[in-house]
Amino acid sequence: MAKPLDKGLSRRERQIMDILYRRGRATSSEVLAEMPDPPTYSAVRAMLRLLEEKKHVAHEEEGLRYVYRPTVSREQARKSALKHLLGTFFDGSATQAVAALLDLPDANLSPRDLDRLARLIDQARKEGR
Amino acid sequence: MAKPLDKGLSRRERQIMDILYRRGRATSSEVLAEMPDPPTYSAVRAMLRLLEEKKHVAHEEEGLRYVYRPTVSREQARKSALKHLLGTFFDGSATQAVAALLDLPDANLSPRDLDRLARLIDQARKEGR
DNA sequence: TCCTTTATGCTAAATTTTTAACATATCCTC
DNA sequence: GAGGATATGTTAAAAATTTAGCATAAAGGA
Repeated sequence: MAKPLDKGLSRRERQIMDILYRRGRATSSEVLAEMPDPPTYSAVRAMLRLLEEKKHVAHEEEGLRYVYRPTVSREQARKSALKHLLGTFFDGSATQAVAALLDLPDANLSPRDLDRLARLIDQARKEGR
Repeated sequence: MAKPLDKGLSRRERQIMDILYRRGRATSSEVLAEMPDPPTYSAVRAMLRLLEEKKHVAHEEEGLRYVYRPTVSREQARKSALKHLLGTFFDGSATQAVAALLDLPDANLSPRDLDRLARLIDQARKEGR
């Protein structure tokens, strides 16, 4: 029913997928430009082809070059990632996760953001009644 | 200054680290028991030894067997994971991430949880004034 | 005590991942 | 229309990961 494809990606493959999710879509050179420990251009292309074979990405031709994007929507991937994160680091507790987000220095929450969050929670309270 | 060790873990290594973070500590057999696509016991032990060599885990002898745990604290690992998640899937926006958590079905937020979150946000507002 | 069970240590092999290198096609500019 | 820049296709080799298998030690029960 689900995808028995998902045996897990290799280190490089995951790096590439992360870049694609961050940017939405990208050419081989763009991916290369953002890789840590950048490998060769050739290596990146080869891996993109592999990822395509495994159905993790798809490409469109745009003029001469290929533009790749993940096949699974960002939203769906987000959900999986969140679930996994909750399970691994927060005992499955979304509350704990939100708490951690609130004092993550890099979160950089402005007063306006906090207002918005407060509203979101109010809304959830009403809906979840 | 930081750790130049972190070139990234392989697929299996990451699976193992995830399990260790989920459980806090575990023996080889316990790790094995939770592995997807379970490899052999021998393979798990070998990888734990590798991870130890790379300083990602440490072990204590407990009677006859070794109990492994991550060397980086769960809290610190959490933060890295959150940062990475924000960057990859939420354009760096903690607000977006919280919003996603709020309507994640698996989050299972009770009214009490929501109250608690509302309080956390109030608090953040005061502090961040 | 002896045997079974449950551990770890270690090494070499199998497999997968990652890379390099060469071949070919298109576009653009002079 | 020739040359250069920028693409992709493909294959085989190199490197890294993952695995199996054998050797050994400690603990516990018959």
